[in-house]
Amino acid sequence: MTTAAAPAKPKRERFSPTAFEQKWRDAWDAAKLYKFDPHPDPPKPKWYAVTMYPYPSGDLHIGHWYAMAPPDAAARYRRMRGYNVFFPMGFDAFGLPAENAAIKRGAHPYTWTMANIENMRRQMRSMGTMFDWDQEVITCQPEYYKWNQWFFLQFLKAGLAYRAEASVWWCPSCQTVLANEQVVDGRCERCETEVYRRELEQWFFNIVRYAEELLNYDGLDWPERVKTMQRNWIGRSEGARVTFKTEAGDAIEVFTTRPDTLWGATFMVLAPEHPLVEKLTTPEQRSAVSDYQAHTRRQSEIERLSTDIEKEKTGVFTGGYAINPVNNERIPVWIADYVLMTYGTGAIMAVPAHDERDWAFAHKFGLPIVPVIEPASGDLYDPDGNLRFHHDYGTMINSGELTGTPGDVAVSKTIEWLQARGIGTGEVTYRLRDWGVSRQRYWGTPIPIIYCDDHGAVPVPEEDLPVLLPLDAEFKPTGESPLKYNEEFLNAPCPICGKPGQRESDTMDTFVDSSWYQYRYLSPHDDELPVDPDLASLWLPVDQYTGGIEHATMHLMYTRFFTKAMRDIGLLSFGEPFTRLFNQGIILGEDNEKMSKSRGNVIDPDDLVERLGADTVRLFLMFLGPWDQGGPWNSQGIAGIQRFLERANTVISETAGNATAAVDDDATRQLRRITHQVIRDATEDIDGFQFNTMIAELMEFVNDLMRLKDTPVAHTAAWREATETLALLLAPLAPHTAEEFWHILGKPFSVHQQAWPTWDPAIAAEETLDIAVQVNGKVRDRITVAADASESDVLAIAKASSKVAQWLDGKTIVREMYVPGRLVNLAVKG
RNA sequence: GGGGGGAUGGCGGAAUCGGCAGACGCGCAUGCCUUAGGAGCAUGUACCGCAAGGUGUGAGGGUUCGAGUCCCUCUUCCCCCA
Repeated sequence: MTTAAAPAKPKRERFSPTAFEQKWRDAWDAAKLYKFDPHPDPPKPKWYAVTMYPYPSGDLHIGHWYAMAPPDAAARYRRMRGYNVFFPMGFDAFGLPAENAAIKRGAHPYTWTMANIENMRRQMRSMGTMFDWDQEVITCQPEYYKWNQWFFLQFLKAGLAYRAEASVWWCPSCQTVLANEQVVDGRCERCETEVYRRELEQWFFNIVRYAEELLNYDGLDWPERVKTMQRNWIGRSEGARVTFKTEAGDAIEVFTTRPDTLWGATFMVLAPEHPLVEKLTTPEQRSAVSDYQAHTRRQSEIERLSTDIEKEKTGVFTGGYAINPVNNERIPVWIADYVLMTYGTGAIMAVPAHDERDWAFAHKFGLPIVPVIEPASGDLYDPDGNLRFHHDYGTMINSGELTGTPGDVAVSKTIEWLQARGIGTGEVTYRLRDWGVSRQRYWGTPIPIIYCDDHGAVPVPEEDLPVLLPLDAEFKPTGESPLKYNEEFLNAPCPICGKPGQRESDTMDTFVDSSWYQYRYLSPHDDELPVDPDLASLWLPVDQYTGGIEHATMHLMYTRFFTKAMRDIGLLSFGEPFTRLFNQGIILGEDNEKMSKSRGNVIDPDDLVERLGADTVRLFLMFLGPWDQGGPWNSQGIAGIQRFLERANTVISETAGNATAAVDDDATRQLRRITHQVIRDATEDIDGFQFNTMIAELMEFVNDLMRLKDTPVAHTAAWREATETLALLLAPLAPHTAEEFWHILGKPFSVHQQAWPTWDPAIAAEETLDIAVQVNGKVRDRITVAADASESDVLAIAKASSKVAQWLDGKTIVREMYVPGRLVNLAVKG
């Protein structure tokens, strides 16, 4: 090998956290660093942080990382600030996908779910999260769902749970109920049969009882956006309930927010499902009415309520008439799909002159229009003499003895008038409906009810809980619940008389699981109560909750309801689950589109972690932009984070062995200044979840240290302070790398048990200030002044500037402005 | 239709209370180092202009000594509700 060249220079290994991440995770585990300790000695203030638990779909998506890495950083920061932090994790393990997987692949939902959990737990560990897995909650396990059943029984006792009819999507071919999202274009997602609405007996939780209380957000630090969405969802409206009568004397109740327009009610519209429709319909109209009812059954509520201009108003006359109770007018009764049986009373009085939908309806079908409110501004009629539509409040006209009542009291006066005559009464209604918790599904919590021929729906006694979900289920390709055919499960004696009875085969909505999981984390294996009362009084409510905005209404409303219900049955002493709420944005694909398998723009975290390290991925996700905004992934950009960590490593590794001396000169003062400034700014940022700017500040700091590492200042105590500060500030964000740096610096394990650094305002203060000098708002020079320079000093220096002088030449200064520490503006004239 | 949130370089984004627009990062350019570069280091990088200087935060108007920031009108995108 005579031609052998000199040995190639060893390839410079790129710094990567992958080299030591596993080592430090093992060290944390061995030291039980993150073990939940509810009663620390000495005592510390508690901090309970929860981020929404995932559905165990199989793989941790980059979106999960985006949801979990920042709150993990925030929790770690709180820990360093001296709090006893509890930041647990679990799995929302019941739900349809497991059942679908069972039907498609033959895997049992339980094994499928538990295998997925296994994998996702491994992935979450690889993120370097501080979750204590001993506190984990898995909702599909009997020790968890037993308490769903227990709550159900308590709610029954408290009158908060009841059974009633409700309409659901029904697939006649699959013989099963479908969820809204399983209905595609009015057809069954599985067999493409046309589906329709059908009435079914279902269980409900009485959330409407808390409607008023749910509108109160006192003491909660929640995003305005979420509160607004919930207020809209609850939809409180004040008005009057008025009783109309059919010609045959049957009462038709309506609710209106505009009782002042009652005299303008020229017809009525009932929901096609309204019970009085049959009686009202005349023989001539019979076939038209039943055709229309069939047509309506095929529509979703969203379609029915749509007020798109393009959507033609449809409806059919029943042939029947009602009497308007305020003026005894005989008015026709119609049916139309825009009136819903489930909203209000299922019937409306139609006032075409002052309601848009009624106006459109009346025009389409040639029904009379009578104006009864004079608009505050403008005329009732346009120049051509045509009636103008308006829905303003105004003076009542054509309204019998109430004619002339001014707009500001029209509603209240009318309600008084109605009440005095027994026709109607003031009422508050809500759009919010009771929570239907029945699901005709297998993979969920069995509802603890046994039906007995003699005693009806009988609750399972508490001591018999849990009602176990049988695992020997046989899955039908139709998706029909296997519980309906499981004799062993179904057959059960009536708890009252012991005669053969039948179990409820419906299971609970999975939102029941997620309504109280944040409490179960405290005592996941407690078999006395859903949550240990002592731990509850110590640790609740949750201080910080984070998760996606998509749960603004359903999940967050249900868990608020549950908390209030738990309070009212004596389990909790408070009524709101989450003191602070923060919603992260959505991470998009590189093409700026939602990530989805079909688009092929999904980012796989495992692959990235293996190549670049968990800390790199964590930092990059937090660096992308404001956390609440979300945004597109950018594969190229991650190199910036790698370079940053590499530079930080260079700074720390190359100088860790330097001897240190106490020095006080300009260079060390300058270094200490930037050190204390970065502590100040980074602390402010992480407090407000501004991870992106925090990382930018750390980058600047590292860039500064990079320039200084080969200068004498790198051999001072100030340098030591700077490099240790860097490791500490990095600890919440990049836990493994910070631990490695801490180790390189020769400090004892662990960086995560250190106190968050504090800054001294005196050290952070600048000695000199750079002031911009403007003339008429345009910057003409920049000057440097002493930090304590007075306003007159600064103005004098500014005016003395030669660059400024040429802009002042021949002009008169009419005004001088000084913004302390920032700028001078000289307004000139002439 | 109603409610909410946006729009800043080639890109992601900074900018305290109305006070130097573009921090930080990507990308790009030039140079150094290198057998090599999808590595590292240095410098530069809003736009127009050789420069002096001018112009710039979706569009138009207003308030102000001064507006990305406040007010009005509009365009457009996203989300929620209907």
